[in-house]
Amino acid sequence: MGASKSIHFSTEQNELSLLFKALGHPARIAIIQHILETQSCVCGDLVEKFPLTQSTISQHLKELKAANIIQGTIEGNSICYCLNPDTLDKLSNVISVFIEAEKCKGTKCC
Amino acid sequence: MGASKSIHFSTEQNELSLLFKALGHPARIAIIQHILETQSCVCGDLVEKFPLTQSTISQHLKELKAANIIQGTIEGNSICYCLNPDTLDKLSNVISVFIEAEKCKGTKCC
DNA sequence: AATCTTAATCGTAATATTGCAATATTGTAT
DNA sequence: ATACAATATTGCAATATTACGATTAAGATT
Repeated sequence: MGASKSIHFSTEQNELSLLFKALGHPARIAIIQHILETQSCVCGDLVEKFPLTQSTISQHLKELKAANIIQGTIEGNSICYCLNPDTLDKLSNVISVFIEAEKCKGTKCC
Repeated sequence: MGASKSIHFSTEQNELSLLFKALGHPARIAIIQHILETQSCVCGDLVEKFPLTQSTISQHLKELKAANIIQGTIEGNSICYCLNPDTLDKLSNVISVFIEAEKCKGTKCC
């Protein structure tokens, strides 16, 4: 097929997977890291920094935004992007839950 | 195109994105959660639990294993899977670094 | 208004992912 | 050895993603 069968899974599972999926591309990781470094919510100079065209960068930003990983505010005729702390926290919590459950129950095999 | 241009990004960025990518599917999230609940490193009863065929489940397990998220040990003629705590820790650290950097530098816009 | 700058969107080609049925493999049991 | 059980692999078909060039949209500048 090719379509993931999201019908069969819970809203939480689907949302979570979409969040991880948005992080599942090197360019998007690089964009996040760039925002972290140059706190300055950069926007169009990603095009200068990375060997990808403007439309490609724009698409990646769109996906990060759709996943609520970044937020954008209009500044003149450019748009300033920064990270959404809430989503980072959510991500952190999810991983914590995983680790807690793991430590608590331990592994039966391996 | 369709191929992600991994050449242009660092090893860390590529590895990290592969890790997230492996988590970017509801079935794989569900599998992880199932392992967390039933500590019992289940293997073939995922097929009973989820409305996916054996070959599909097997493929998802393969991807999780390739990303070092789960480990498998042979037990008779079935295979017992459990989570790899090291990878969970790695994931946790990555998110922590993100959050630290975010809190430290703050946001310039938004 | 005309133009420039910046970013988003559209169309589309190349490639990847998802899911299944069928088959193969590996270990167990008779 | 034969048959069985559990999982992996292979070979598709359907759909999604990635990347680009070209175009569009919106705001700034002259």
